[in-house]
Amino acid sequence: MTSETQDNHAEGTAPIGFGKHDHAACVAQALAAAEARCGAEGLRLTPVRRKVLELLLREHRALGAYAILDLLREAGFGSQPPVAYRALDFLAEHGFVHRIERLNAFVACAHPGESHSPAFMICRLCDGVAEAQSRPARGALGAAARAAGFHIEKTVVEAEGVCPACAEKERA
Amino acid sequence: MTSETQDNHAEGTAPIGFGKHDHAACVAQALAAAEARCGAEGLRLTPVRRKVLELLLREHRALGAYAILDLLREAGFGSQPPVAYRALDFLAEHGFVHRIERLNAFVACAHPGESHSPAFMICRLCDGVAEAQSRPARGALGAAARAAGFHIEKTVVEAEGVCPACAEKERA
DNA sequence: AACCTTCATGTGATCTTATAACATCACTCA
DNA sequence: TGAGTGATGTTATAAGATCACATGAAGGTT
Repeated sequence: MTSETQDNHAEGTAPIGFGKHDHAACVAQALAAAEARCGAEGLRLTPVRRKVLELLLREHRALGAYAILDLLREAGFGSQPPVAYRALDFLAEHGFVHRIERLNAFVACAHPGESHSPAFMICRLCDGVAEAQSRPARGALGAAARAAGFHIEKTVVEAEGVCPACAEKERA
Repeated sequence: MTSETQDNHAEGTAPIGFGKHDHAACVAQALAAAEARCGAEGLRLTPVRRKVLELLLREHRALGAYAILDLLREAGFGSQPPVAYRALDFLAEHGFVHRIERLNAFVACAHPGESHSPAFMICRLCDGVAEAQSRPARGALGAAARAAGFHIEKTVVEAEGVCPACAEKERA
């Protein structure tokens, strides 16, 4: 995998969260918030970790570990898989990024700070990812778990479909 | 990956759906039902496909593609990855098996016939998998999707936790 | 029967994703 | 100064998935 990977199927730049926003500010703010929280909680936001978070915030879409690794290499960091995976493990463990199982990829958390069990909407045309909230344990799943005596610790909720931008292009 | 793979972390044989049942009958019945439906719909339940379904029904837990491939080899079928993946693609496409994203593995469908968007409970201790129903598009996720203009085509819902049997062992 | 088409299977090669194992380095604190 | 701890770098390899191409079986024409 080279830095070409995780390309959108479509041409242009990155898909969105879905919807426009002031991206530079959003990145800077999220990084500052992460630093603040790490300071407060005694977590070590080391250079690699910070860089990975920054890359994911900048791209604003899901990136595979190897795509991240390519970007790390370009930035002068170690270039072997564990470098990326370790940083991602740290960031995911503390909620700064989320793993998208469906894509074997990672996105920066869109609602940092707030405790949440996230749900994702994944566009099958552009691989854009938007984050929403879910409470799956509240509904039918929760009832089934209680009935079965299963103790839920974490849930993965990922919806695949078509984002508004791609739906628009399709019609054209 | 050898046939040792997809081992339970615990010792004994297979974990369950969760809960006991007459397994031989359940396998036979599910196979018969699959054959009937394929006949009715003009689908070709070829030997490999049938074998893969049978293996998954017998094991009654999630198996990785390579574990299935090992079992296929033992049964005298081709032993290259595409053999397993093609059979799994067919079975998944028609709802006879489900892919568990979290485990990169597959389970036989527990509610064949019924149209469903399945949800899974995955025990992190024994890798046992139980299937439940979910209607994620009904709740918070559906609302978020509508608000964002995202069109949901399919959802993945997987809960990780501890099954009753493993919880019992833990306490001991 | 001979032919063609279609779909399924077999096989080799390769690609992508993820982890194991071990050496080194840096910081803290006794 | 010298543990002890946690982070990083690097090699190697495991595990999961797909591509490309050849072969083969089943059904339908002519």
